Amino acid sequence: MAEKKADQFSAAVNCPIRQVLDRFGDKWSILVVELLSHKGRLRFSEIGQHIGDISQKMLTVTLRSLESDGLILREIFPEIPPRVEYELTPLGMSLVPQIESLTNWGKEHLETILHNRKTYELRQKKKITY
Amino acid sequence: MAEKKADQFSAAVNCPIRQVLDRFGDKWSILVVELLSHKGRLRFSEIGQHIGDISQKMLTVTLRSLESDGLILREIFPEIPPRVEYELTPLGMSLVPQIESLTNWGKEHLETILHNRKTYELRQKKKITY
DNA sequence: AGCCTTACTTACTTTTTAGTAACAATCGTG
DNA sequence: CACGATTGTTACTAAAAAGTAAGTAAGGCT
Repeated sequence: MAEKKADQFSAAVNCPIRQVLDRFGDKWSILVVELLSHKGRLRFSEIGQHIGDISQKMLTVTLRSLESDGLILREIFPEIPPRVEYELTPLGMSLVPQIESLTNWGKEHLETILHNRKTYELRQKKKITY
Repeated sequence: MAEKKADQFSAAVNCPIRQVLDRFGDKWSILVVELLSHKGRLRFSEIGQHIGDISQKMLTVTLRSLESDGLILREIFPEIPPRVEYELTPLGMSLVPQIESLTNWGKEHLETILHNRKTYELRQKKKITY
């Protein structure tokens, strides 16, 4: 099935959804954007504390790629101990409404989804045990 | 840094964004929803052909989890060779606008992002080679 | 009898992603 | 002169996601 040529429609191999997902489908990027959109400007350690369970390494990686894409700005203060602050750029801010709209959908429907999953499990068990 | 307690704000450990990402951050789910929203009702092999580079296994896995969540409906026709058709449920359809809005953001800004990445790379090289 | 079709399933391998823990840099402080 | 503070980096490991290829079912066709 692989190797087939995709058509001109949206699921095609190089469509923009896939590029967006490739970039933001990771575990932390969207979370960091969301956080900065609420808090404005934060330093490295503050972001880590707010998220709560991100490792230093992943925080660095995530911030670097967001910076590289131009979604956040990184400002270094030449002090000791070092201080580095991050904030959204206008481009980063332009992503926020989209994230919020996804989040709102989640808030609205996740309960239903969880319920559906349970129902589905039960249906499966019945069929197998039968 | 891990093990910290997250606060009441949006980046907290169990916030809805994370649940949405955990579920739809995979490679194919959103793509299948998008495809079905454009094409209506498709059988297994048609979905595979439209996407172009998904393996049978991943298509099955993706369709199962979408079905389990109640986003798509699966109808089996007891024929030989077998025919199975998939279509969005109302819940699945309710996700479509959110996906489209993300996609549109991508279409609008991906060029800028690609450009930013190149610029960033150059800046890094300069600093290192200097 | 053997091959075709479709929609899977299974076992196994590869690739990607993320986590862990130790170390670096640097200055002020005790 | 070791220690703490902060923002990293690095090497290594673990876990998750995805890919590959073979097999299954069941009846129709030749």
